[in-house]
Amino acid sequence: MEYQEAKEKFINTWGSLGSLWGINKAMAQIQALLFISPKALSMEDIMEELQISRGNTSMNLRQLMDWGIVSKELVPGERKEFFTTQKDVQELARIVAKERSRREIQPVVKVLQEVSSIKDDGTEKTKELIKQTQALHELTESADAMLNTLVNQKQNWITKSLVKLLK
Amino acid sequence: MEYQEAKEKFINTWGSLGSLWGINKAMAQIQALLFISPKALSMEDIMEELQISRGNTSMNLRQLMDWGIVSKELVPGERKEFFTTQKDVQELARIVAKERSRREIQPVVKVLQEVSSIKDDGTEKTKELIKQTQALHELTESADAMLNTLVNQKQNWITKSLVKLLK
DNA sequence: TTAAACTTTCAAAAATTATTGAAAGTTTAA
DNA sequence: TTAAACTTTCAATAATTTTTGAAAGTTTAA
Repeated sequence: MEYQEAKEKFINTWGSLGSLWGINKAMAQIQALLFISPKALSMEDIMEELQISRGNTSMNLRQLMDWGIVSKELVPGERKEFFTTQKDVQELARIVAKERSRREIQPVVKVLQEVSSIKDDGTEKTKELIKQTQALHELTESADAMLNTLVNQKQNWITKSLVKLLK
Repeated sequence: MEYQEAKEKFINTWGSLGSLWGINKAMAQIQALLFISPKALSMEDIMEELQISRGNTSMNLRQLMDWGIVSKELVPGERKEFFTTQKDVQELARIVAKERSRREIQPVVKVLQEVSSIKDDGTEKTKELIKQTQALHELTESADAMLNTLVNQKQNWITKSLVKLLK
């Protein structure tokens, strides 16, 4: 497999993975492109490479910046803006995990908390609702806490233990 | 908040969470409904409760069965089929994690493996592609292995330690 | 200033994905 | 058998999401 083919394969796979996870294709592809590019790219570069429109590029770059995984870079002597993505995969994982927790997990935890706190009127269906949402609430909270713990420190003892275990 | 409101809130939240994660709304809602229902429900029950068509219900129930989180239940004396979902949240998490790993993570790992193995032609861009996809490959594999480890045994020492740590 | 270089916005169009409902298929009781 | 009870399939339609492209907005060099 040659460079060009490998590059396209990576960008496409990353793109469809993105859409599977609720991130749109263009956004995931832009990030993938920047991720393997040795130097910062301009909007023109990205449009050309991925064959997408200016508007699309602009909007998705903005979203990537909102997520905190892409940033603008000033190139001396150049008028236009250049973009780079976070290149360290660990740091990238940390940011993505944190953002997903904030955007997606937290609101659900809140609803589960509310729903599982309704007053027990003694009926079987109410009992079941409370029991099941409570269990889900506990699970979601532990999973989220676990994610944050694993993700918030570079090399804590848990990670070390896990890494050892997995060898 | 009364039972009916809590129920609707839970089903809706679960439904939109689903679509955010690449699972369609009806599928997530059906699972949510079964999850808080004290007894198995028929297709009629589900259609009525969620206000969706017969075809939609049938197709999504099938998908949930493919995932292994919903099963048919035979009710003596009844002609139609009844459905239940896995009620144990731990077991549910285990199944979902396993399926997502199989369906989504594995194929990506394979592509990363292939792409990061192209021959190094000495150019900067090829070096960057190899380096970055290799790093991503390693990260993805450890994350997947970690997920499987955490999920495949009910109460191993890691889980115990984590639970202790999070208290 | 001004005008060229560049970016953002957003309504319309295109693409994708989900849903419907009725016909076809299957199972079971009699 | 057969016909009623039930489920599945799938082409058509609806809903949602993404993308486009041109106009409006912004920045900077001169």
